[in-house]
Amino acid sequence: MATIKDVASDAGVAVGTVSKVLNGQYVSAENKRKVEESVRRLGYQMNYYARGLKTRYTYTIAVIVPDILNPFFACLVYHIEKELYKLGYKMFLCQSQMEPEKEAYYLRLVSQNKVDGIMGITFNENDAYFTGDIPAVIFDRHFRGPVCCISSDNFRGGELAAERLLAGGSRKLLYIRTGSSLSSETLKRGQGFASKCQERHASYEMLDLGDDADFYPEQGILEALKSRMEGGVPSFDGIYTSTDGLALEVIKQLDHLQIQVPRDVQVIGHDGLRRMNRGDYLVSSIAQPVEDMARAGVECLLRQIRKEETEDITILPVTFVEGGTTRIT
Amino acid sequence: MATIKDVASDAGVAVGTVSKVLNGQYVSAENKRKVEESVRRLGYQMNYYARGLKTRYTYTIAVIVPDILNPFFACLVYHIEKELYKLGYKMFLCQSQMEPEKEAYYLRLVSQNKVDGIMGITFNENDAYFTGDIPAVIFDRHFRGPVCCISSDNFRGGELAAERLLAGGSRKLLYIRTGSSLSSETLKRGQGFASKCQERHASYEMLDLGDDADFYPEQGILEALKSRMEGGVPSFDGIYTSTDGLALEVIKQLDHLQIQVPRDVQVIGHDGLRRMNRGDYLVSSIAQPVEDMARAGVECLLRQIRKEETEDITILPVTFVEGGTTRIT
DNA sequence: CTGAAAGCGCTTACAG
DNA sequence: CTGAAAGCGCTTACAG
Repeated sequence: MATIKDVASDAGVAVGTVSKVLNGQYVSAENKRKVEESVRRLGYQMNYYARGLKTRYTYTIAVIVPDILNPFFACLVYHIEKELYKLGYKMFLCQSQMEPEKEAYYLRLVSQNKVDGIMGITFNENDAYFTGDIPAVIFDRHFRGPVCCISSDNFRGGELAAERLLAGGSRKLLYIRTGSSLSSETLKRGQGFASKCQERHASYEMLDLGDDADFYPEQGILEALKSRMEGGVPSFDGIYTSTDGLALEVIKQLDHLQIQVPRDVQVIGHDGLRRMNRGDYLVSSIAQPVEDMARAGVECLLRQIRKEETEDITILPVTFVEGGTTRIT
Repeated sequence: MATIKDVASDAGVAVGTVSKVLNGQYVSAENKRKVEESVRRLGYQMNYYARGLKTRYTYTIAVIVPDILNPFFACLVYHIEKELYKLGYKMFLCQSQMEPEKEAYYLRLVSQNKVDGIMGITFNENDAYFTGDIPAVIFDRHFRGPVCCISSDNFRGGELAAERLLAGGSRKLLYIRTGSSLSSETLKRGQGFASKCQERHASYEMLDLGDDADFYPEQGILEALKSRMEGGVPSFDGIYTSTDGLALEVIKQLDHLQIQVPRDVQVIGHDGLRRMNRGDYLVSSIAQPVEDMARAGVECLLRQIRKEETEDITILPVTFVEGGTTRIT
């Protein structure tokens, strides 16, 4: 690989001069031409790490998610990478697996001048790493600290789901959630749902299956549904779940119980997943604007890196999408 | 952040001495103790990029796939990251989007001393970048060059699919594929299928929907199926597809055509996808040992980085998995 | 405007 | 065994 030195001697100028044209600073037209010529001839490529030693910028971002087997996280990472690429940044992918040590390990990267910033979805109590002097963006979780948060309108999503279930004729609503209770932003889905049900004087129940149900959901879901049935007839006729993945599991169990969707029970999930991110929605759902969230997150992070002002929290709108598990009205 | 200099002065030794204990070289027990003490007290963390300037190793690997919206690619990347993390490597995630320029951009990274090696799935004719002096591992595609290839036994997979369809009672078999014809390893799926059909003297047809069908498959698939029906009765009763994604699309169209799976037509896909990588298989399928492939790929890459000998090509075994779209025998 | 030099955080011969 | 020094590829005051 050619270095800046090779370019300098090839062009017959000092390395400082080469550095200047590389960084778009002013040099005489004559020298600029010579340097550019040499760069081309030698196929010179800047070593950003060497530069980073002085400038403290590596043009590298760490993205942390629990894992990319979850289609929603995969979709988020997909869009973040696209956005980052456009802006000349490279992306470290870090899967925390929900393990605090692995999360901490990756969070530490940033303090070693290895990345310019960090963004993603964290679930553990690593707040200590977010000291405010490190550019960071967190999705769906609001820190008390100075970390930017990007989220979609979860409360409104819950409201929308209730509205749709009611519009489709459901009268006995059920909300089911799983997972960590730490991610406070997503808790608002249930809150919005309950709020709308109260406003409409609709009968509803809130069901929290907890963390374990994320990994072995069949059991818990089946029992929960069964215990709400009498003589083959369910005590609910409309279900909203905290994620599409959970909605799919619920539908599978309803199927086992010979309950037809959407005829007997309507189901609405949350996230708006589609296979390969195109074509039909997997279930009727409250869709998050993932691409916009990714873009907003990247923009917010870059503003922090450039030491510009940023919003503390950004909330993007959600929409209802039809996926065949609700009655069309 | 503390630097090696800070540690040296804190411990009262020369920076070279600190470097030695950091790299496990021999120093007096006394100095070793002092340095380790200072490292702990100052919370020193090595800057690997600075080290890389001298050593040429960054402990960073670039992984290239078309995108991670494809669940198979996501699963591969998932396991690669886990493996790399264990070994102290960080992973750049590069989504080529099948665009030659983006692929080339990322391939160039390696030649800039930014990564120690590169692995993944490439589809474009960027062979020129694989010159043999760059550690590289490619999945599912055999280069004429000196690049390592990791693959599962695609030919055997095709055979297995044919065997299973026949065992389940199908007599008129159909193979459907889509996508680029460049990935020579996956072409073997059809070859194995055809070979087994011939061996068993079974009637079969090979159908190639080409590249476009990857993006808007509904049309092409529906027409292809329709043209093979007469009076509502299909001319086939067993289908093997080149991927699970395609199998799902085919099943959707069969559904539209009122053809029941697996009663009327059995369907077997390829890859062995499961939602979130656990639970039931999405369709009956030929499962690739993704985790083993990831592990083998990482090991092969690290051997290259350490300049050890490696196999040119590694082929791992596949298995048939039941996913509800074949008749149980 | 441009060149020579110091320095970013590390490693590695080279003396001692 | 250990310290002083040079150098990895770059940037950035500082003279000129």
